[in-house]
Amino acid sequence: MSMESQPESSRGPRAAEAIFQATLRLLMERGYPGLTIEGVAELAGVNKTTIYRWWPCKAALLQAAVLHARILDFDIPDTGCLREDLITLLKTVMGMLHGEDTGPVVRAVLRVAISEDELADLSRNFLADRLRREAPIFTRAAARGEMAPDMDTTLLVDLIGGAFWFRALFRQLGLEADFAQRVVDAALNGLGAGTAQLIPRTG
Amino acid sequence: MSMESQPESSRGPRAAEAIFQATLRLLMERGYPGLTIEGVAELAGVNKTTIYRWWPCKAALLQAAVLHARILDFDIPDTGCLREDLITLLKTVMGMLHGEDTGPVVRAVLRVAISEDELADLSRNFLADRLRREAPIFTRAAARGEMAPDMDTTLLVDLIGGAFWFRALFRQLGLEADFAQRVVDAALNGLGAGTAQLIPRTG
DNA sequence: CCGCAACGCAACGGTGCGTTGCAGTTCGAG
DNA sequence: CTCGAACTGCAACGCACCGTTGCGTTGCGG
Repeated sequence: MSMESQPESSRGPRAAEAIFQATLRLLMERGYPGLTIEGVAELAGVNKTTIYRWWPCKAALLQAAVLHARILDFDIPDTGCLREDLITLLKTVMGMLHGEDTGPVVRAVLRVAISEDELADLSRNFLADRLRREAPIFTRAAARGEMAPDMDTTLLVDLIGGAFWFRALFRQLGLEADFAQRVVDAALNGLGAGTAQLIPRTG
Repeated sequence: MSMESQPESSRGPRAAEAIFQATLRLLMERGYPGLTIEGVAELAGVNKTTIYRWWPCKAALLQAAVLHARILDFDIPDTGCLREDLITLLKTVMGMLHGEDTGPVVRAVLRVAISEDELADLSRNFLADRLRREAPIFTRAAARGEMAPDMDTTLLVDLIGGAFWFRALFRQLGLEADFAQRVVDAALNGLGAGTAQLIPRTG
């Protein structure tokens, strides 16, 4: 550990910053189909040959730009209540999708993620890392006795996150203001539970 | 209403069948990026001009092919039990994603659906229609007293379907054999409910 | 026989891809 | 300062596909 002060300085073109910036900007302004290597090169003031020397294809460039910009980072809430933590977390992600800057990036990344090839790894690793970072929420909740220690937290996250993404991306419904709390309550308490108490047994 | 016996005969090219078949086949074999108008034309034994005369772009052609082939149709289960109906329904959709023929089609359609433009309508309308067709499941369940008549069935479907699609497409995890029943149980009963009964109040 | 609708054909300009060869520049080590 | 390696710019190429155009052909019904 003597001359490793800048491990990233020799990894990438000199104008990497400008290239990443141009990539995300083009993605936000023109969408994924409008994101072209030649467009990025022109916007970054760089010859397209330079880009091709460092990234093999459009998807790889986008992946590098997204990871570098850390545009999809977020904080893990700690409100002292599992339900509040989950609602806050979901609202953060919702804001990410609807943000003027982050929205198009999120959509583009997820779209490429669906195609089996290309950025499948990015999506999988990204979500696995997120799940790892969300773990403290459940550790704390279990310590507070709010949930069983053996609860399937992955399934809980998939229920909440899945409902949100499904509705926002595929069904394309407007999300009401109380959507986050309704989803979290449904995932925690179930949609049929309240009814079972109202109508215990009819037969 | 005198000579309307074949309302579809004048809507589309003569070789529509071959074109649709070629479209889906190319989509399955080469994926969405490999699905080109010229490729479809060659495979269908048709000049590409013909295709452009009837469909403005690749997305429209894909939409027509998918709707025509009815490859994504499915039956609505009626087992006499809400839980079983939902599990059966989810398993049907799961089989659709993993089917050799239907899988690539589903992925392609959903991928295009994420992009705000293009096939956004297809996705929205398709899912809305599915939700409409799934309504009898809940009507019957409510009649049997299995659920409250005012339950948010859309949210229930989004929870179940969302968790599945999220895990299959984005997280790309293998789905265990009991996944369907675990998701349905979680959506109906909640993941925290069982715990709340075990640990009612600690403070 | 006529007219219409659909089709085939050939070619066009355009865009973006990904590559190549060569020459110029930057930068750090010695 | 010098030198070499790494990096870059530049110009051009072939390729695939896009979306369009004009014109001639086919086939069928009235």
